[in-house]
Amino acid sequence: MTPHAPVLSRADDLAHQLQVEIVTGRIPLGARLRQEDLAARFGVSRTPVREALRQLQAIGLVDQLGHRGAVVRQFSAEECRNVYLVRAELEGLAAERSAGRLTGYDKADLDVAQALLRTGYERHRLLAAGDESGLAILCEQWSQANELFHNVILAAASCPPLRDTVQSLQNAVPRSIAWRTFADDPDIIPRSVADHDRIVEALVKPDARRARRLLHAHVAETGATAARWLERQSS
Amino acid sequence: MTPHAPVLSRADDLAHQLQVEIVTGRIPLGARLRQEDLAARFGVSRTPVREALRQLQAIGLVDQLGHRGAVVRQFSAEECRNVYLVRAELEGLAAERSAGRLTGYDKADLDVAQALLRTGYERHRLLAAGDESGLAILCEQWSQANELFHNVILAAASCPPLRDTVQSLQNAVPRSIAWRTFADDPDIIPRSVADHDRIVEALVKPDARRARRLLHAHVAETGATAARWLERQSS
DNA sequence: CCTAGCCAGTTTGGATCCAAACTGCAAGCG
DNA sequence: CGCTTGCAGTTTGGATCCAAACTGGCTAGG
Repeated sequence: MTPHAPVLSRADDLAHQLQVEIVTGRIPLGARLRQEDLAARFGVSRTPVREALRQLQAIGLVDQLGHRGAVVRQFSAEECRNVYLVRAELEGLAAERSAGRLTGYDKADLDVAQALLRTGYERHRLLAAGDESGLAILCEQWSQANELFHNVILAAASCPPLRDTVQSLQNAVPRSIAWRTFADDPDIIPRSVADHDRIVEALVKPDARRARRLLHAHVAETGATAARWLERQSS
Repeated sequence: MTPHAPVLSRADDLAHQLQVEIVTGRIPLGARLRQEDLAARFGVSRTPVREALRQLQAIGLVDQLGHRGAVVRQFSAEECRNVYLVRAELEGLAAERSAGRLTGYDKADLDVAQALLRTGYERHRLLAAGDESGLAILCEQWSQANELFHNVILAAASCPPLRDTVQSLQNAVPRSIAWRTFADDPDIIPRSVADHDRIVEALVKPDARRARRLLHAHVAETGATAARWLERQSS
């Protein structure tokens, strides 16, 4: 028997599902979340919905406007830049710590992520022009593969607060934004893959300083691209 | 009229009050939080209490054990070390960014913090041996002054996610732990003040690289001290 | 003597109910 | 003609209610 099993309640479940939907863009930024609707959709009463919304509020994903409901937080280009600034710093630290510490299993995961990114890019060439849904699927796969790559390094750093902090920052900028930048300029992918290759090289050598510098630059560049995309959108 | 005022509800209020009490140690680590008790204490029903607990759960301050209530999270020396590792990195970044950017107002705040730390240390010498309550008050003042110093630099970095992230990390390790280390070895204070002096010097010069290095080292050292204290406690 | 199972008491999780606050619109007033 | 004010409808915030799950102690059986 597990003595301290942190049983997850319906509220936790709802919070997680909503978080996924928001972060993946299925619930768009700025959308209003009505308690009654959510309760009906998930087949529960408003009580667990409210608790779930409180959790999302606490991690900054939604704003609760008193008596006016909750809305999904919007993100400006400026905020995006700032979030990636912090991420770059922390992922750089993670790279430095995980350099030379990757197990064979970790290394295999990195290779899988790279392979997924590469084959996804190849398949992109075969995509019919204007195939929006196909492109969307590819972008989702890219996003996941990319996330896998970054998370393996984070995990290898063996520092839970570091991993948790970066993940909460990842959630702060909905992945839907990353997708859009992919869809907007798919040539980001091969550049990203090349960056990753260099990072892996530094990680296994190991050259901790170089790994840090490279991952820092890579994340910073990703953030700058996303911010530029957001700026073009708003204009 | 403010069109989008994020009205704060009773749940927000409760969450904040509980957070303060936990972080300051008035509610000890590992304490069990019963909804009914909290409701009675704050004169509300259990509903807002539950929502507040959900928020604290989301930011990692408490664990909700299904049907068994919520308990204040415990922290090991290892976790403490890891949290300070991340803080050191981020505060170093904040120092680098805020170097040369301090307004006269910011600088004055830093001076106030330093003066508070210094006079508090002087008063410590006049303290009767065994005056536990007097020492506790001093430690609280030190803790606040120290926090002020660090927060001014964070604010001057003009990067909300950076500030928010560090603050959530500050909350991850209850200040009560920092107090205890102060109480345990008050000579930490003059060393800390000396560190601060050098940091301020680098900030106003400005020498961004040096400011980063110094603040990073300062936070890391603080964390190491806290972790050592925790280890002694557990043994 | 130790373990399994049962029962009462307690505490939480979720549903429902009611009052208060916000929204939008329309009518009244300057 | 524009601005304020009042009113109906909607939605949330908080309280209360009930069922389900956990805790601890006690008893019966091996």
